[in-house]
Amino acid sequence: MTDDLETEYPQPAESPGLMLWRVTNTWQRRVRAVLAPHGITHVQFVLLATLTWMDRDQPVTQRSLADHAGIDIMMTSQVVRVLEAKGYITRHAHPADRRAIILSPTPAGIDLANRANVDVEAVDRSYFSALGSTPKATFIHCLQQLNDAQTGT
Amino acid sequence: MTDDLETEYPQPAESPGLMLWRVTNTWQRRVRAVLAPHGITHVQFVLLATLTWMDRDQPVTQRSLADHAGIDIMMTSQVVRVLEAKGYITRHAHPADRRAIILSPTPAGIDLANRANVDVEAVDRSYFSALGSTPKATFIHCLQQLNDAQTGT
DNA sequence: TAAGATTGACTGCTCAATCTTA
DNA sequence: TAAGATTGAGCAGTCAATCTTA
Repeated sequence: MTDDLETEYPQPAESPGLMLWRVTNTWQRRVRAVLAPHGITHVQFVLLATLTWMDRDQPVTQRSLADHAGIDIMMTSQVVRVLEAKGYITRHAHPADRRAIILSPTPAGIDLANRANVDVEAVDRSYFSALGSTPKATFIHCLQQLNDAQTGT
Repeated sequence: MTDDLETEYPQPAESPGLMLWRVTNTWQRRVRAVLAPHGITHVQFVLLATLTWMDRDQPVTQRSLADHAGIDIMMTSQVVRVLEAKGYITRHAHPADRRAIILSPTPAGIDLANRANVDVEAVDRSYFSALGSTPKATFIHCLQQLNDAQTGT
């Protein structure tokens, strides 16, 4: 029939999905680079920072941390034990639910989360400054709409 | 010092990097799901579709395919041989440069690229329709600015 | 020296399946 | 039955190192 690709996009750069994927990959590389000196990976940072940020007056289970961080429960299970082994998180039995595990950041974990967060937020400012004249708020609004549509909000 | 996270974002959803990462992950899940019946992964599809789309009057080396697809050269090296094993691509010696390898899609590869592309473009239309009143062009423009800033354009 | 390509190792993300307890 | 957690397997993405040829 054809020996070419029949597409609605004259150029790949006009495909929103493809561009989204490329941009995320370059952003991830930047984040990974600034986290490396701290000795943690991106997912480890997100979970540790989210746990530190969350209100811990109520017990935080792995399930609730996973939901807040937007990371799936299997990944959370694995990474949380890595963070425990590194001394940044403690895992204790839930007093009322014997299936559940309560998570708390250690003082070292809270300290690391804050030090690493300074560098990550600096990367974000630098990376997204390329938006130039387009208000950053417009871009974030787009992302929030797309995210909400998936999470059923 | 503190037992909380000191951040410039009152809510995680206001962090552009975090939202970018979440949105890409959900988009990737959707794409993976529609490609599964075709028996190929996302990266395999991107490389096969890019090769099919590229002008092949000039010999296409792995390096040039990797550059056009925005995929790193090691990943390209691995996946291209998978595509060859599946019968979607042929690899031949470059006539003038004995280091290089010339890639061509087979008729089966061209056919698969076109069939799969229909489904992937349908996912994109569906997924990004959530942008609602915000023009999709605005979102793509943001992504292009971010991408160009990284590639030195 | 540089460029095209490859290998091995490690983390990330997902899926299917399982185990235990509510 | 459902919910919290875990394990194992497979593909994705990156890095360091290597090999061959320009």
